Amino acid sequence: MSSSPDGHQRLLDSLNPEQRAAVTLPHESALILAGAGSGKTRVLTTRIVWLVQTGQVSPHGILAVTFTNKAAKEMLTRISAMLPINTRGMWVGTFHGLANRLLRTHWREAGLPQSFQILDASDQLSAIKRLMKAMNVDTEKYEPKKVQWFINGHKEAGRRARDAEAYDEYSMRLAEIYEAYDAQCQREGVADFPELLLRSYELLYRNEPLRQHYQDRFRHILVDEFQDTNTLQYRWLKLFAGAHSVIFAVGDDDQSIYAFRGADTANMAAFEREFAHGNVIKLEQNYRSHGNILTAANTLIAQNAHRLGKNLWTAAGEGEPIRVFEAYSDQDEASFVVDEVRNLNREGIAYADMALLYRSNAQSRVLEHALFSAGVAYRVYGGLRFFERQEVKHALAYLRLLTHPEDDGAFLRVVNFPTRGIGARTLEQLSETAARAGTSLWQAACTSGGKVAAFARLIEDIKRATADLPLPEAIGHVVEASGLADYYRADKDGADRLENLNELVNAAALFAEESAAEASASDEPAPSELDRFLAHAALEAGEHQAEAGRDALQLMTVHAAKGLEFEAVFITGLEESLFPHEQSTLQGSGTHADEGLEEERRLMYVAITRARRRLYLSHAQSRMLHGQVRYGIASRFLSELPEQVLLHLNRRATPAHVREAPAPSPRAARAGEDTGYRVGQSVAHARFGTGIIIDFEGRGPDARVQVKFRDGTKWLALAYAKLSPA
DNA sequence: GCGTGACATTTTTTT
DNA sequence: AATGTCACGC
Repeated sequence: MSSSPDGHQRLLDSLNPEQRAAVTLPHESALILAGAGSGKTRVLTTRIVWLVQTGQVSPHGILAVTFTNKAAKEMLTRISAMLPINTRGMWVGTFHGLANRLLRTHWREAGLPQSFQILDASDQLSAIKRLMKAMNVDTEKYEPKKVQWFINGHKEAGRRARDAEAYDEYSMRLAEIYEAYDAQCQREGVADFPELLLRSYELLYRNEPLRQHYQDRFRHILVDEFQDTNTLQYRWLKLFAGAHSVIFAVGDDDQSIYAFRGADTANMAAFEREFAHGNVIKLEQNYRSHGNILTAANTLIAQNAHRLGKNLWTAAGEGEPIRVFEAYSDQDEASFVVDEVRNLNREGIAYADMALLYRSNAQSRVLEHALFSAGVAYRVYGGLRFFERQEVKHALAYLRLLTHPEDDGAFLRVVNFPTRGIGARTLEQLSETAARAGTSLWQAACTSGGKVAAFARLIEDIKRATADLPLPEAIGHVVEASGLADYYRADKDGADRLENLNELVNAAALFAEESAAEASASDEPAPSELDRFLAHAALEAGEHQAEAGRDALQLMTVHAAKGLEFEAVFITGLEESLFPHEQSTLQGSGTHADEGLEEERRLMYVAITRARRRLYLSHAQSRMLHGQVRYGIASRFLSELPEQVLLHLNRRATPAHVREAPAPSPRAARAGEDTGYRVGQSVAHARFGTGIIIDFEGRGPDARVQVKFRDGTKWLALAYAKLSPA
């Protein structure tokens, strides 16, 4: 029915003219500049459905790329809701997921073992540390993190070690490490994240028949969040497109918040030049937020100098003003949020439709504490992901060893966990043996004796025992036989970890269920279920779906909030050096001085545009940071918002004399409210007599005032000194 | 070889 | 504050 002309019409009916133009674009590449809340995903998915329904392309010829698994899933769900045919032939996924798919299919041509393993960021870091140790590199001079940054930066720019620019001794050494690192990965049959992309890029680049095949196949390539592509990803897309395919790129330069990891908005300009040829459609009507919120967002982002230019508008009314709250402390801020959140809930807004946003993960702690004490259900996104937990990584390392014994990283992770009396000395010797023979640690272990041999036998036993088991049972067996379960059972704090290991078995069961249909229907040679599960674990970090049904307040970083929307949004911690983050304003690595700050401003723009109806902005005068109290001043972003859309909330009524004072500094104004004292006030002290307050600092129990007495000035802690108004 | 505790270090965002 | 690293003693 939906393939009838009526179906097409209905498909397009609810779109505005710009959206419809984008969806029904002829066979040409185009850049869709889609502002926040302008129906970006809708346009993308409808475009795919329209292309298929009008018979311009079969599902087989579609390649749709996103950045997050969530976005990919969302896209598939929407497509299958509109298209009552199977979407299996389509390639829809993240860059990394699709790269992985390609490499699994053509592992031989790509020069990888069939069971190659994927290193996540922390696996990669430990591999680098291990390598540097073996190379005798001074880790003081070359920090492993910096090395990782160096390697990934080059890979994401499409450069191998030999292409890395190295002028001085330092960077030449880095390039050497890079080269040795790649060699180590190759030897061990593992690939880090950027390697997936680079390797698949090189595969197509060098293998003409294969390139031809995929270029012929994917006539329509659609890219979501195009502003987030890095150099390599853009080249990857170009390679897939070849000379005849059409790229439909949707993006918003104002929402580019991943430049810090290589994303380059210059790709948008390049794409317009190389593919779209001026074929640009702007989606500027926002269907999400009320007017005041958009006004704030527009005004803020207008202060960025480097933009393609775009202004959102809405047909909805102005709506409510944006509420700004200045708290005394982070705890005060948290309790304000708790109060407001409960009020909103009483007014009928579900907790799940409210978001609590912050710049960095560490800030969630205080908020969580307050919410917990108040009994408000909440859910924290991000932070430690399921597949990144140590017990889970241990279990996965055992599994990796079963399918791919050359994986030295996995070997070292579990060879002595739980402890088996195999210490540093033994491993050193084993490493030497392996290096001399040019083999993996595993192979060396198989030919040695003692405890190491016992470990090798254990792995072999497990391998035999699990060979014919379905994946979930196999994992259950590994957890028991490896001794992990016993270890955590004996640990008094191990209950949670045990539970997570159980959860891992469940995750495997779920995975097996979901992927069974896909795999059997696929035309490609399928890797083993275990290999696919391990890749899944590495690529998908594990958004725990649990508790999805519960109505819970949503806590997340601003980065994590991109693409989401909520009825009410709280943006907390709006203080200088926190948001904008000081690191971002310092780094001048880019092409212009304000690059870091502009990215922070885009981040703020993203945060603001998450809100549909209500937006709260809060900052605190003092905050616990790195174990000590820090005093912060309000974020510059607050003063970049138009005053007329703001409503300043205060806990207590501001005393008249303070309110009327000509441009009182925030500090002075606050002193009056907080303590009952203010600068200029006369006070009496039991010992020093009467005096006048001339300055103050600190907050709450830390507050001190400087008082000018007859015999000199004194700093007095309000909590201790017995002062009274005079 | 292993566990403990002192000490230092580190604090952005993440596919 | 929290985590990792290191040195020490068993």
